[in-house]
Parts: sequence; structure tokens; C-alpha cells
Amino acid sequence: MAEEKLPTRAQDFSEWYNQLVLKAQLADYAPVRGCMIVRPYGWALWENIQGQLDRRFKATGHQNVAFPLLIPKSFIEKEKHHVEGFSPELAVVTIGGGEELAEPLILRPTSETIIGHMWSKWIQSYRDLPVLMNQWNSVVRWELRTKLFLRTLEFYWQEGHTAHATRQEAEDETLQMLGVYTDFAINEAAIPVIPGKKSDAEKFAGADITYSIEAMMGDGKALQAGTSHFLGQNFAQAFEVKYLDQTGVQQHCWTTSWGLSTRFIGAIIMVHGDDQGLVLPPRIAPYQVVIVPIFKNDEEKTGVLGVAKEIKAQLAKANIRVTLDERDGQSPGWKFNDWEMRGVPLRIELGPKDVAKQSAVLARRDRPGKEGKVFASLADLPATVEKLLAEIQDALLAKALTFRRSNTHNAQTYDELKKAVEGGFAYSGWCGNGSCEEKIKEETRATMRCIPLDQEAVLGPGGGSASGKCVYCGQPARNRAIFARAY
RNA sequence: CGGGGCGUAGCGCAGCCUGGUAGCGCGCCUGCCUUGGGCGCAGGAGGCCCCCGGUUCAAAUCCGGGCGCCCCGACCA
Repeated sequence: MAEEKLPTRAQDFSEWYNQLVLKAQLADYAPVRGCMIVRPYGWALWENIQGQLDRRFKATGHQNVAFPLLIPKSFIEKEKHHVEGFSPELAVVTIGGGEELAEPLILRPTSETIIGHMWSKWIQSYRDLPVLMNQWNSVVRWELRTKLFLRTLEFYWQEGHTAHATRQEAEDETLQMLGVYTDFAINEAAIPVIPGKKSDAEKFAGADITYSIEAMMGDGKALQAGTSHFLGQNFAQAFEVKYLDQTGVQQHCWTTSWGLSTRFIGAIIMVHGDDQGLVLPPRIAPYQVVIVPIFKNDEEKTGVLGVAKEIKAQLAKANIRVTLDERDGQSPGWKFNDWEMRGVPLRIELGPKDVAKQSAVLARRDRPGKEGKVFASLADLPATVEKLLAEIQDALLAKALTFRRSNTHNAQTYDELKKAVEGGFAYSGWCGNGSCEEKIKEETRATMRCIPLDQEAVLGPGGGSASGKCVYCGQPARNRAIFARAY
């Protein structure tokens, strides 16, 4: 329950986030360092995210599977870059049933290796391809510095894995799934994201190319909200994933993988949240509408609750996710604050006066205070609510996009970049040289987030184009990239 | 892995310096009263004071050791 006010975002963004997660009852700290318990409200949000993603995965031909948590340690060692990237953060099981294991097992940090192992058995012919799989699971990475949702030792996600006969097909798949994430983020979560390509320094351990969607949080920092990897033939070679092509020749498969995690909940919090608490996009909010009844005595209570239940039934019938707050002992004012903390997009306040007038007060979460309140007739309430929810969804996206654009700067010079990354994104030319990228990181703490696929969309209409020179060394730019401090 | 902070009621903390009956606020329970922006009053329940050892007539408090968590910086979704 929300007893107290949050610090404002301006005061202390990090503490605002920490307290909000606890007070909105999204998650709590587990008894083990760095581990998280996702509470019912947080998990309901995740289920809505899952639902929206899963239907997109199915629509693009993928099937869900379940691979085991435990993987032989030797598997991870078969792909050179993969082992280098992941060994520092592996959890290793050495004892089972009281006996030292002949071969240690690892808790999966991701499943490329064990899937590659199985594919080598399952894939024989070009007729077996493509293989399009996804799994919803949790993975373990022994992080040193943790934060609820953003970085925990164990986190929940989905990992998609596909195998293809040709390079082109695999590359197409990688970009297709990046597109799925982009569509989901923008149209369901109202988070404007920049799809782009990662630098070699930032790409996944074992990938040839990594793409990501990058979002700007409310403090101007970047968050990688989803990734899609073109793995080339790296894992196919390490695990002998081969097929016989039409001409009778053995070929290695081309594979991809792509993932989006509960970290995305962190993005939703930090993009839409305000000083009152969480603000959820209607399309994925566990409750889209909360009804708060108001009454003085038993007689009023009976009348108001009767109407409130009718309203609830009507809205539910129109497929609106609605809850009625019947809790005794909390005043309406208390409930207003509580549901604002928990980010419910629309609140219906219903008291005796409203019942008498056959109307209700609708309060928009995205416009706190009186400004966001309107009277609505009970007669056509579901239609009114649907319209408002759609407006709120659009308003959240528009607000986030405006915020991002106003904090994204076309930084032509290194000084401009330094200034821009203090509280936002710098969009700058880059020569493509890793040493320039490294210097920028050392000197400004900003990393290269991505090379946007759609250069024009970054700065928006009339935003100009990035410099043709590398922001660090002044050599001709091969790319235009986003630089920012990141979570 | 470095730096800092904190472990006392469900939560947030005070008490510790200067050893002597364990306290405050919130929450919880009961009753009354209230309810249109975090109501009020009265009564009540709730404690291995993180753990182990030492000093002492006496330890939440002093000393030694351990464990845990959080926050801030280097690596990562």
C-alpha cells in the first residue's frame, strides 16, 4: 500500500524508481542478493506484455518450446566469443544429490548452446528448415550491480531462436523480429524506440550483428529495450548444425536469436511515470479502469455500490479491464492516491450526487488533478471510456516522443556531444573506428547506443542531419550514431 | 570488484557516544465517528535489538570476529 509520497524525479530519479517499484507493488526484494520477486500486479503487467508479443510471434510462424534450465558447462565453451562474454557471469552447479558432478552444469544465461546441440540432431535436410522457435523462461546472469527489473541475477524474458538455409533468410528474420519489437513498443507500450544496429563493442557475445531498440528514459538516459541478433554460422559451426541442400551438399545453417525481458517493465516505469507514481499505457495496463465508490452511510453505500457494480459489468462486457475498489476503511482520497501510484489509466469516481444525476467523474491518470477530470453520462459510459483510453494511449506516446526529441541533440562537435549526453541523446557522426567509440566512453561515460536504421526519424521533421564528420576524430563519418549514458 | 551506508515490532526509524524495565511514527486488530484528494478519537496485539564470542554484577549499547542487504562507481538485457 502506498503510505507516503515519492521523492520527485528531479530530486532523485534513482530513488524515485526504487520506491515506485515497491509502492506500486510491482516487485519486491528477494532474500537473496540481487534477486527479485515479481508481485501479482507486476506479473499481470508482464502477462499483458507476453500476450501482445506472443501473438506477434505466432503470427510470424514461431512455435513455443521449453528447454531446460541446466546446461552442461562444456556447451558454453564451444563458441569462442560466447564463452568470453558470458563466463564472468555464470552460476555453476557442481554438486547434485550430495555428489560432486562429473561435469559441472551452468544455469542458462541464454539458450543458444543447448538449442544448437539439439538442432544438430533434428536438422538433416533443407526440408527441415526454417526452424522458428521461441521460449518464455528465466535466465541467470551473475550481475554485480542490480536494480529491480533493470538488472537482477535472474530475470524473465523470451528468447527466440531460428535456423535458416540461407544468410539472406536469417538476416531477414533478424530484422523482422526487430520490427516486431518496435511495433510492440510503440503501439502497445507507447514507448517511442529507435531501432538500430549495435557497434562491434556493444554486440551480443557470439553474434555477427546485433540490433536493438533503444528508448529514452525520463532522466534522459538510454535503455536497450529489446535485441535481435544475426548469429551468422557461429553457433551452427560450433554445434554442427548442418543440412543437406538441394544439390546434395552439406551446409551449415544460419541462425538468429532475439529477446525481450522484464527489463521492459523498467522502461515503462521510467518513460511514463511521473511524480505521483506509475503511469501505465492502457493497452497493457492490468486494470484500465478503477471505480472508486464514495458514500457517507449505509444507505448511500447500497445505492452507490449497486450502480458501481452495474458500471463494472457493462465495462467488462465491452472487454475493458476494470476493477471496483470496495475496500472498507480507506477513504476515497486515499484510494485516489493509491491507484495513481499504481498507474491505472482511468479512474471513475462515483458518489451519491453522481448516481442522482446518472453520471460519473472520469479522471485521467496522464493529467493529474482537476484538469484531467470530466463528467460523463452513465448512459454511454463504455463508449466514452474506450474513447478516453485510446486518447490516453496516444497522448502517452506523443508525450514520450516529444520528450525524446527535445532531449536529442544533433551534436556536430565533441563539446556538443559532451553537453548532450548530460541529459539526453547525442546524434553524431562516427568514423566507425572502435578506438573513437572507446575514447568517448572513457571520457563521457556515454556509450554508442546504436546506428539508427531510420536516420530521418531520430531528430524529427526539420531536425537537420547529423554531421558528415566523426564527432571525435573529425575523419569522414561512416555512420551516424546515438551516444548516451545508459542503464 | 572497489567506495559508502544500514541491520532494533510488518514498514520507516530513535535509543548506542555516557551499560541499568526497549521506545516513536506508520501499518495491523476492536469499537465509535468519518468518507467528493492520503479523516479523527479511544482501546489493543505485536520484539532471539542480524549471528557468534569476549568484557561486566549487568550488554541493543563497549570490544573482537562473522553474515546479510541497500546505495554510488568499473562490466551487462
